[in-house]
Order: sequence, then C-alpha cells, then structure tokens
Amino acid sequence: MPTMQDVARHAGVALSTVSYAINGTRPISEETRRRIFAAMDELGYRPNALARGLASKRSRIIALLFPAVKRGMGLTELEFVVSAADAARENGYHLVLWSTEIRDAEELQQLMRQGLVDGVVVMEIHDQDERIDLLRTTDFPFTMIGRCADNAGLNFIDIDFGQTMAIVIAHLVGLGHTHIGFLNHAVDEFEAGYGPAVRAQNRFLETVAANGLHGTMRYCEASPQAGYSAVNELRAADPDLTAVIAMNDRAVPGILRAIADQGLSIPDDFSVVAIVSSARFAEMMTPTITTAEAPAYELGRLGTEMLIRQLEGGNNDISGKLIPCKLVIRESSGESPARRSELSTA
Amino acid sequence: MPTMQDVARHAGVALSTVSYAINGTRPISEETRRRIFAAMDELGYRPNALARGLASKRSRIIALLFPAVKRGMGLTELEFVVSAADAARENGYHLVLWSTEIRDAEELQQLMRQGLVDGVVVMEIHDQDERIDLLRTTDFPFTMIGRCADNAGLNFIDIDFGQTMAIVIAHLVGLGHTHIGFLNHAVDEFEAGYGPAVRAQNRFLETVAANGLHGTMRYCEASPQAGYSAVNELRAADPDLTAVIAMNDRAVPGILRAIADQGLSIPDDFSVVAIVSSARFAEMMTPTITTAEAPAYELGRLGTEMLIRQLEGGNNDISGKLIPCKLVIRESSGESPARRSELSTA
DNA sequence: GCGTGTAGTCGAAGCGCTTCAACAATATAG
DNA sequence: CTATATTGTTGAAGCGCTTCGACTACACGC
Repeated sequence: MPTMQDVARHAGVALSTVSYAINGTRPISEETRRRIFAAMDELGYRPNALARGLASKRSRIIALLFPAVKRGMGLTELEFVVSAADAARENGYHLVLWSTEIRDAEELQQLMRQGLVDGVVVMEIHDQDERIDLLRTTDFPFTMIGRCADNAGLNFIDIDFGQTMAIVIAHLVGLGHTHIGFLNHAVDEFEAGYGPAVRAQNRFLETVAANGLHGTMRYCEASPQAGYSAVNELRAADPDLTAVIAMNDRAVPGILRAIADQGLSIPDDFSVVAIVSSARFAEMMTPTITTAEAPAYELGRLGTEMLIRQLEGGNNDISGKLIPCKLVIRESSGESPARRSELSTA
Repeated sequence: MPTMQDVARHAGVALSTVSYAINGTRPISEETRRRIFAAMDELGYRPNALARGLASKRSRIIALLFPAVKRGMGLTELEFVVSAADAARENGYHLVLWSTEIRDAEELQQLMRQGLVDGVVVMEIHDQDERIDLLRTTDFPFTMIGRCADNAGLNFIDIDFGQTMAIVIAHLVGLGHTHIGFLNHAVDEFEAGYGPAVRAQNRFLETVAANGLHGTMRYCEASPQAGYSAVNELRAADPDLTAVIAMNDRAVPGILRAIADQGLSIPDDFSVVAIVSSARFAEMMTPTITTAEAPAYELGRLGTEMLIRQLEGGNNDISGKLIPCKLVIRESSGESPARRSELSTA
C-alpha cells in the first residue's frame, strides 16, 4: 500500500502539500495539483481511512443503531438499513451496524467512547428512550428515525401519523364507511411508549371523533392468529363494523381469514387497509391490500443525510420533518355494504 | 475522552504497561493489572478504535458486501445482515455495510485500499464473480455466503441444495407425487450464474431423474403475476403435474391464485412447497406454505465467524460448509390425488 | 517606497495507540 | 557460582495522516 509520503516523493512535493491537494484545505497551483493527482493514480493511492480519522478526529463513519425488536424486523426495517447505507456511501461515509443487544444506554456508551463513529442514526424510538437521553447529555451527534416525547432541539424524521390517518379515513369515509376499527401493535409496545403505536392510536381516535364516526380499537400481537381473534373482537365490540385499519402487517393474513370464515367477502362486505406497510407485502396477499405505505426509503436516507449535514457543521438548523404514508388503493377496500345497497335500490 | 496516557499516569505506570495489560500481550503482575483496571474504569476509559487500528494494522472492522439485487432483498437477506452484525459484535468486531453499487470490482478495490476493514464477507455470489477474483488475487481476507464455480482454497458457507432438494422431493414422493414442477428464479439470474439458481436447478433435475420421476421446470420473475403464468405453463407442459417446488417466494401468491382459478384446491388437488424460504413468509399465506427454510441466521453468523477466525490467524484450515434447508410441513402439501383415490377405493 | 494581503509551499508536531529493544530483578540449570 | 531464562516494566519509535506556523514570492493600494 502506497502512503501519502510515497505520493509526495513521486510528485516531488512535500507530504503536507499532497494532503492540501487532496482535501482542498489550502490553495495549490494547478501544475502541482496535476502532478500530485497523476502520482496518485499511478501508484493507485487511496488515503488510509484510519490514519485520516485519527489525525482529523473525524472518522467519516456513522452508526445505525437498530435494536432487536420483539415484533421482529420486516421489510420496512430492511429498507431503512439499505437506504441509510446508500445515503452514507453517496456522501463519502461508512455505515456501521450497531445491532440487537444495544438496547441499554450502558452498552451504547461503551461504543461511543471508542471514538469510532462521528455520529449515530437511531431507529425504533420510544417516547422515553434512554439511548436518546444519553446521546443528548453527552452531546454526541445523532438523528432519529422516529421521535420521543420531548424533541426540543433534536433532529428527527418520522412518519406523519396524523396525515396518514386522515388520508386513510378519508378514503374509507369516501366509500361510505362509518364504523371503522383500528388494529394496533401489541399492548406492551404501546405501554413501552413505542412511537408509532402511541401516535397512530391517538390520531385514529382524534380523526374518528372529528368526523363523527364510530371508532373501535384493539391491540394485537404480530401474528396471523392474533389478527384473527383481534378482528373478531372488534366485530363483537361493534357489530356494524365494515372496515378495519391495521398497523400490523403480520396480523393481516389472520384478518383476511377471519372475515372469510364469517362467510363475508372482501371488499364487498368488509374493507381492510394496512398502514405503515409496504407494496411488497400488499401484493403478496389475496386480495391485494390497500395500504398506506411507509416512506421507508426516504426515512432512512433523510435521517442519514441529516446526520451528515449536522457533522459537516455549518447547517445546524434543527428540524423535525414528518412524511405521511402514501395511500395505494388495491383490492381490499371498497364501498360499504350500506352504500352499495343504496346504489342498487336507486 | 481520557487517553491511555491518562490511565497510565493515574495508575502510576508507563503507557506501554497499560497497553500490555489491556491486550495481554506481555505478562503483568497481578497488583499492577489491578491498579490499571481500577484507573480505567475510574476514568471511564475505552481504547480509541482508530488509534488502535492504525498502530496495530488491524482495525477489527469487517465489511458485509451486499450488492443491490434486481430480485430485491427479502427477509432472508435481512437475516444475513442482522446475524452477521450480531456475530461481529460478539467477537469484538464492527460490521460495516458496503452496499448496492459495489457490483464491479473497481469500486470494491477503492474501498479495500482505504485500509478500513480487515476483511469482507461476500453475499450473493455468482459462478464467475469478479469481486471474488479481485479479492483472491490481492490476497484480501474474505469469506463467502454462497460460492462460485471454483472454490479451491476458499472459505465459504452455503446452502446444501442437493440435500434440500432430496428432502423436499422425498416429502412429495412420500405423498405419492410423481409429476413435479420446479419454479426457479428469473432466467437472467440463471444465465448470470447466480449460485442458487444454477445449483437448485441442477439438483432438481438430477434428483428427479434418479427417482424416475417426471420433472418440469420454468424460470420465473419475482412477482405474483410471473408466478401465475409460470405455474400455468408448467401445467400445460405436464398435464399430470400435481406438485410444484418454488424457489421464488414472491411468485408464490401467483401460484396459489392460478391453482384456485383452475378450480383446484391446495393441497387436495395440488401441492406447493417453497424452498429457500422463511417461516415468516410461509405463515402469511393462505393456506400456510410447506417450506424448506433457509438457514439464514446460521449462514450470516458462520460466514462472519469464519472470517474472524481467519483474521485472528492460526486456524487457517480452509473449508466449505454446506447447510441444508429445514423442511417444515404446513398446509400446502398433501397426498397426491392418485394416492387419495387409491385410499378411498381400498 | 512601504506596509499588507494572498497564493503556494514546506517542515514538524501531534492524533492515541502498538510494539520493539532494553533492562532490572528474580528464578533455574549445570 | 556463573550462564541462561523468565517475569515485569520502561522509554521511544513509529502507524499514515491533518494541521499549525513559518516562509517566499508577488500583487495591491497609497
């Protein structure tokens, strides 16, 4: 491996001149720059990342903090990872994965102290999150995909649950549905203050009330079996229910089965909309599912870019950005039975 | 951030002694070691990863090379990533993601020259893979999840397609099926020499022949639509077909729909088995799918551990390890129609 | 003419660690 | 009792880079 010293000798200049040429830290004459770059690719030189990081105190490495989630990771999480890695690469950064066991702040602190990374992107945020508290008090650069209860002075990007819920409910209301159910994540996720579980529920209750609709909700574990019983419970609680919004992909197959087992058909008798979901998932179901798709790619990418901008200094305007899910209408949502019979009588 | 020098002063020893104590590189008296460790956690000291890497020429960082695949990433790929990250962590390594655009060797070489990582784990290997050729000729440490055509002297871990196919076909034969179809990945994957596409196909043809069965195969893009037409083509090519093995999760919903559209029922009239699949996926389908599940967690973990062992020197025995998928029988496979009518006549 | 910038370059001092050579002190062998 | 290890410790020399201070050469305004 050639070093910067080799390049300098080859180009007949001082080592520091090479450094300035590479980083643009100081003005270099056109002629000198040319010689240096020629020497560089003649030798196949690439600056050593470790040495550069040590000397400059900026490793150009960031970490993606993605804790093990009971719920299990899905396609959305995968997209976070991929898009974060892409965004990092495009900006000349490396992305390391700090995974699973780093749930407690203690372990995170050990990693921070190693001085390997310049900042972290945190996923799967809870309302009260000790990782965020730690990062905050130690002034370690970070951004969040999600947010906690108090986000004053923090950079984050999150799903706009209010907007998402408004769009989805508007869609259903437009189809004549007035009795709508909501299937949330598991109750312990909610109680642990898991952001989406808390916010989606609140927005559901608000929106339903604001529109004078009948709303019913249930928590639901991430499994078809749980979805099966949860939707039956919903229908028992409100016999006039004609539509359900599910923020729980893994429960959806159970919902479909339960409806079919009642001899009802989707979407004629009952509509199903999955929120914070993905096209990949929606198209695997029969019927294909109308979804509000999580902007996973944007979230991962923007969260990362936000962090990098923060690290590159200057642009220090703190911001919280919300992106709504995008509604894609497929086969699982249709006009309410009441509306349909009105039309056929008319 | 305290440095090693601070620890040394605090413990009243030389800087080098602290280093020896931490790394166990030289014998240190019990008393001295105690003082050093006390000083360390009094100061909250953690060795600086960059400095350590620069001085020792071993960064304790490895990369997971996961290129963008046309087919799109699924749960299996996600598990590789997660399990690789876990395995790295447990062994005191960091895992960086080198993703998407690094398909050509050129870009990989740039990354290697940066000296950031000690070695790489390569995923999504093709029979002729220029990334592997590059790593090989430059003597850069690496292991493969998958393998290429010539693996002499290489460390790899892969799915045992022969064994997997044998298990799956034995299952179907045991149920009385004699006309079996195979749905592969897309034809361009096969032609590009994508390992699983090539090997699963060969093992299918061999096993079918060895058992005197009628085997038919088709390539299939990764979509329900493609699955729909592919299974119809298979049935047209062999009207006696009663079972299909699919190595293409995203096509499976299409298969189910096509069979249902013919007025046939699964598993009474037709059996479906998905291979190199996952429980998560299988349980989302109705009926739930009998699968040969990819040992994704083991592959990611072992691929990583293999690399680390190789880096830690000593244990340099080159090995290629194969793990078969695990058959999990669910609702989509059952006795062949012929066998069923035999039984009812008897 | 003089001060005052600015472009362009250089040498040297570190960044925080590992590791080498050296040495004292004690143990072991013959 | 000397020769030879072994244990335990030290200081200093780097690893490959960034960055500071200094210096030269030339432009500018007045």
